[in-house]
Amino acid sequence: MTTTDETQAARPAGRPRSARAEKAIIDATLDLMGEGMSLAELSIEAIAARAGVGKTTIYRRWSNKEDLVVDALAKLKSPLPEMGGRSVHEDLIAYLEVVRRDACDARSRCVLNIAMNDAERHPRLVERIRQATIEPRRAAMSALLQRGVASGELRADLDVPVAMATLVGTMMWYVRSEGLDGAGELPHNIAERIVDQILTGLVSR
Amino acid sequence: MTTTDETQAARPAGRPRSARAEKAIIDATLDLMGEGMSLAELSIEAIAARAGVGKTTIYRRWSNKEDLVVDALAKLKSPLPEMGGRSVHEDLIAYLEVVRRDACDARSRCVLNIAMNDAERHPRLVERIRQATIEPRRAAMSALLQRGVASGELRADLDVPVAMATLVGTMMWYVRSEGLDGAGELPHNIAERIVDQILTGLVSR
DNA sequence: GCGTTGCGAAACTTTAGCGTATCGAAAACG
DNA sequence: CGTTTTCGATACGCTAAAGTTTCGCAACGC
Repeated sequence: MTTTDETQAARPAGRPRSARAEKAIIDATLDLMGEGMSLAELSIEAIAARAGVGKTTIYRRWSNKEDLVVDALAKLKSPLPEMGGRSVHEDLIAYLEVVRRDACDARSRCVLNIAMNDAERHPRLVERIRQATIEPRRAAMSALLQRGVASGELRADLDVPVAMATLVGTMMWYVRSEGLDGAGELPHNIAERIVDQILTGLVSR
Repeated sequence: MTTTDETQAARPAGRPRSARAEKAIIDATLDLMGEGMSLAELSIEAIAARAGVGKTTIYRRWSNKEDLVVDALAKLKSPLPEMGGRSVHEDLIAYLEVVRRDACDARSRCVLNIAMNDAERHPRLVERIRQATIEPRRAAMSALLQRGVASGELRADLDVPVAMATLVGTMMWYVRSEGLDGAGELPHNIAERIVDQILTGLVSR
């Protein structure tokens, strides 16, 4: 390839750093984490080998493993679903559909893996992840449910924290238990079915 | 202590193996896994240190780490909740209460941790765990829901797999997100609140 | 008491990863 | 061109842990 240039802001002499190599390193990091490696198991050598890159190229950019992981996770911008739907019902389906896709995607899964598994060993890193990724989603979901309560679409005495756990937890658990692996064989309308049944309730009437 | 005997089936010469040491090893293994260690991170040396035992004593009994973990998990007999309640509603609360307690207990948590995290690396081990621990619970829950459908307590068109994921997934997710650590600060009646809201549904009527 | 086997502690060897340094080649600049 | 910097590759010394062996002592049957 002939494209190896990067920025043209300043003009440092010499050969510019390869953006290709940088992307390969980030990708390899996310791939390995997505395959279930914890932060402790993740090794710079494995990343370098996976990326087809010398270790020097990694250490020239990041001084240690944690910095690299922070940057890699930052590249994983998971777009919040747009919630401009007509009804809360439809917005919930759209939201859960994003949850389903993330839960099936190895790349996205590693965020939760780290947040759940490495909380005690890397509290600062986990806190950064929580603030950047998890909290906005929780806030969006909470706002959506409260919108439903205000509009009368949802019951007035709704227990919002429990309802959030119900909606998200159902999808997460369902994917884990039924849709075995990345190549999911889930029903295509699973988000709709989950939302319908949760909103309606399980009891006969 | 004076009790160091084990079995009296055969009669191998020499000093008998200490049952106390064996139990200490198993306990240390379960404790460390309960603290969040994955199979890969778990080290024989850490187990020996925690158990107050020489590494020799471990290697004399188990030839490798996986064998030890299999034996340790086998010792974790998780009693299924008795479901002799009057209503499906009450049985569901009893069931979810057990789920809550297990989710908060470090010992029980490690079963799920391994089942979820090490599925790709140790498929045989995970499959054994699934058959021995997870599958009976799934079957019990499925039977309970179907009983509810048959009795008319639950809607006739109930999507049982989704309903199972809803009930269990809600509790698991709620504990993970709210009841931060082992020393939970969850509301005492959380199982009841979850079941009530799920059975009734979220919509206003 | 004697032989046998288990015990915990410690020393040993091997393996794996870290972080650094060095190498020739390559890619930019003047 | 020559200079500068990065590239991938490889080698190095270092540390931590794995797994094995050794050792002196303890607990059993005979």
